[in-house]
Amino acid sequence: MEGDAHGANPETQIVTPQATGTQQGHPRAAVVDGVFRALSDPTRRAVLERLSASPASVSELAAPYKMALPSFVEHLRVLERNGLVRSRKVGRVRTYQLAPERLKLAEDWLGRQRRMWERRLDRLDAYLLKMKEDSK
Amino acid sequence: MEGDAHGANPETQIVTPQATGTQQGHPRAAVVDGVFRALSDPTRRAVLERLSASPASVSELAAPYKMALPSFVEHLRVLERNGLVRSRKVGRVRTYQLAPERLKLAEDWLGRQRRMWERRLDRLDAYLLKMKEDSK
DNA sequence: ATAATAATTAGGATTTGACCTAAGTATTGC
DNA sequence: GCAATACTTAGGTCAAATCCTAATTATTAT
Repeated sequence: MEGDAHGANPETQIVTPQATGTQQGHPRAAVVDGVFRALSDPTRRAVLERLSASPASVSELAAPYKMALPSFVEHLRVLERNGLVRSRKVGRVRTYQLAPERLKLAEDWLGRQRRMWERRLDRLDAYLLKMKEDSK
Repeated sequence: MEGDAHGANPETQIVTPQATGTQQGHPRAAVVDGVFRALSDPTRRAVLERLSASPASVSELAAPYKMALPSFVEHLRVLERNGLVRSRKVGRVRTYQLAPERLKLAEDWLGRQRRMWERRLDRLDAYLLKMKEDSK
């Protein structure tokens, strides 16, 4: 079986997020995949929203949901595996906090995308304007 | 049990994705789900990038990929079902173009998230500053 | 009319995702 | 020590996602 080295000691163990690849260039596609995938579930987005107010324990985070705890915890694992949150266990309580760096990857992709299509609209605009001028 | 196999979130109401399209305020979670889900595949993101240059036919879009055509076309369907592209068939050629409105939903969510997170940092900052002042 | 092109339909195989219940392990409070 | 608390592990169901090949339909070119 494959996966992150979770097995050794879950205590205070921070799951190693995937490497981002190039620091200043575009991140590896697989990382962006994971971020968008993690954001595609309403429970997970709601958890991120909750965590942007303050860190919280597993049971605090789970409280609003009728979902069984193991199912909910799996959502937390998805968020952590994809680097959107970090967690630390102290005693029997695991506390989660937001890790906003990876959200930036999603924002960046969308920003690039927006710039590209806006540039295209500009070109189209210029073209249409020229057509209009030429037809006078 | 009626069609609710996965609907554990209190807010999740299944609505036809198209129905909730253009709307002020926060869109239905399911629509945002679909947008992020559509963006979580590298092939689909690449198609969107390609389309931000200009509209293109199915075979033009498929050309760079070694994937079988029916598999590729399914990606196009996912994009269209989630409102990220539109298509039109003329003769035997179907042409796709970008539909950027839905991308804005993703941007908006990320923007709100960032604002929340930054507001929190500000509060923390103010708090720490106050501690420092008080300790003088 | 026939052949080539563009896309679609039909029907799998396999994997991943999102839930569940039941039982287990540490930690902490009394 | 014993019970409650806070997760964690194990194992299972069911649906959806992602790929495939083969065959088909519709359109255009020769």
